[in-house]
Amino acid sequence: MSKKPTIKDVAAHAGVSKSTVSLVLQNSPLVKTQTREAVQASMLALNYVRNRAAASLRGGSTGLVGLVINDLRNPFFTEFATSAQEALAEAGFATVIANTDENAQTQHRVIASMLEHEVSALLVSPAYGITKDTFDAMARAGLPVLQVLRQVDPRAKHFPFFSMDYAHGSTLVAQHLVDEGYQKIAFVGGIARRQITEERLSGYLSTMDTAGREPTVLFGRATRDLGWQLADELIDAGVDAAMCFNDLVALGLSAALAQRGHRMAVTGFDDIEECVQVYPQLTSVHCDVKRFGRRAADILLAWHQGGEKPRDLPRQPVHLEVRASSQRSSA
Amino acid sequence: MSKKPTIKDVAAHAGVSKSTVSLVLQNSPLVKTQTREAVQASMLALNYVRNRAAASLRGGSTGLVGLVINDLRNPFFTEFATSAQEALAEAGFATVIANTDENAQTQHRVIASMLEHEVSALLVSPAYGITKDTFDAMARAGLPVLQVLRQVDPRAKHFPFFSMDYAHGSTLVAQHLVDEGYQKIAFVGGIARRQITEERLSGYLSTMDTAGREPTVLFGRATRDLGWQLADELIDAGVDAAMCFNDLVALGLSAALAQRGHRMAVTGFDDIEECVQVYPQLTSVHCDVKRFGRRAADILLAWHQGGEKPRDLPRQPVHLEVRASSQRSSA
DNA sequence: GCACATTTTTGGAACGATCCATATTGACGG
DNA sequence: CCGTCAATATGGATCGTTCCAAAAATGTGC
Repeated sequence: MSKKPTIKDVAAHAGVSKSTVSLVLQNSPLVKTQTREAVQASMLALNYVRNRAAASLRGGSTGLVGLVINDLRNPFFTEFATSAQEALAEAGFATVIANTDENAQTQHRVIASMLEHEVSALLVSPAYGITKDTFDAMARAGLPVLQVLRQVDPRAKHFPFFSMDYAHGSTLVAQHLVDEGYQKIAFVGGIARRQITEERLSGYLSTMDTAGREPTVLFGRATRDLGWQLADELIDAGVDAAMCFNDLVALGLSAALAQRGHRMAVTGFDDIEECVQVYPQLTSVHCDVKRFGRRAADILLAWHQGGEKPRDLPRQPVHLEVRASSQRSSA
Repeated sequence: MSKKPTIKDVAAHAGVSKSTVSLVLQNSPLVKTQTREAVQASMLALNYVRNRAAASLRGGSTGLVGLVINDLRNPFFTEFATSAQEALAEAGFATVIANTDENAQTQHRVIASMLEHEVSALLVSPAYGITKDTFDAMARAGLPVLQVLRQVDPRAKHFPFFSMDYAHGSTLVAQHLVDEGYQKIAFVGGIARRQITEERLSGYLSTMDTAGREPTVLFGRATRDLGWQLADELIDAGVDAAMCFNDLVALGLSAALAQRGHRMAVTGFDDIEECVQVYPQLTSVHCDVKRFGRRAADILLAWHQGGEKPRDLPRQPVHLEVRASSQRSSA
């Protein structure tokens, strides 16, 4: 009643030594099944709760994995976080999810805090503006750090990077729009000169080039609001197809177009679930985030357990989902 | 180079005792400013990282707060999580966010894990089907547990509950729809006989009663997909206004109606950001989640620090945002 | 310059689990 | 019935911090 029970109490209750209890906690094969069961019964009887702090202090890992996300408002990232967490939980790891809102300072604080709490590994989708300090801190901690989705800074080269084949996706969309016969195709959203923008832009630019079209690019932070705001500008420019940086931009634009009663082809990128539950349904590059999240977790855990830093991770393939938003009216 | 530095190393470097270093770490007012600065300089010089596990083992708190969410895919919850996390971070707490996906078993595992990691407090939006075991485990741990947004089970009565004035919001919407002159008003979404559903339904039912209308209620798990699926049924039933359980249902329904070219008033609940970036813009009950998240965090922290369990928390007020989706066509 | 209060600093004993080297048990062949 | 080997079980030292009581340094009034 008074204090929380410790392994000592469990040991006394089960009539064994605390070392044995410790072994049971670690699922060690060294204890006889019979003993193990007795100990487990005692733990249950006493409502024993393992103290991870003590465990990690002496030796083992905390069983915590940090997950640093820069935009929890984007369904793509929540989906990613959710599936990574699932995979980690199955492997017995608890996940600390933190949102940085694309703020380098917040990110530094968050990562520092995770290091203090001795996470066993880190999964980071770095925020823009991440500083050397942050990288140094992670490097010094000497734990597996996997960068996902964005490689923000060349200084980060020594952390492995796992992402999807955005360049190919970009080509697929651009070619599709050309094939459908659109004349003035614009690229909308993304922050200039960042790696992920370059990738998603690359296929567009090369396809425009091949097709002999003049590219039109409007940059901006990829939110629903951006698409919503840029509608007029696109209409005025005579654009008849907008290839958006991601689904959020596309959905915002699509809504704005509907409000104005203007018809224009719109495509997204990521293929979040919402794409099929809007009108018109949104053509997008399907990225299978669920699978991606699980694989990222697996890679990280393999590294954590095997000790071998992964090399040259392959890009996860993507494919195009053509839907009504980009098809010529049947009228 | 070899090992991570400890307070002992810092103490040696700064020429003080480890107790002093410890005091500096805790921002104790007992150390002279001069000493404090010298110690901090040494910490920086050695790249010292505090070991929270050891700290919490001896005495202090872990500085971790657990945040248990049941649907991270719902923007409402991510917004809540984000703002709560912000407030907690400002108070120096790290947040462990976990998603349960409305699964009681997952939730139990997640909470058990948080207790093992000795979170200092818990913010829980309980999943349906939560068991007595889970409540017992939390109660035994003897830490502040604040239930938010849902009170799922009468057994949970001894944990304080903080939510918004959903019943009032429900009345506002229903009355608005009656005032606009809609004839057949249906309520769509929510799982039957759950407290939150009852609350959001209450104003609808009483208003229908007063207005002498027959209520029509379609239950279901409140997702975008539900609205999308139920469109035909509502149209066939001759419904001319759908009061939805939340924004997701409303948005799904709205999209399905657009696709069918059918006009029907639609209202949501929560007022997520997306409501103004869709066509037609969605009438909804504005709940100010940002403020709610911060307040929930504040209440929890006050409890954690003051030791006084909060009593009779007031419902946070809500108001109606009337937009195009529920207004009579100007045509 | 002394007595006394106040401010700072300090060793050493915890905290609860894990690891290691060592002890105990049991099984089996001779 | 003993020796040997494998399978299990055990004390005690240990991890890095905080807390406590008590020591040292500093300040104050006469």
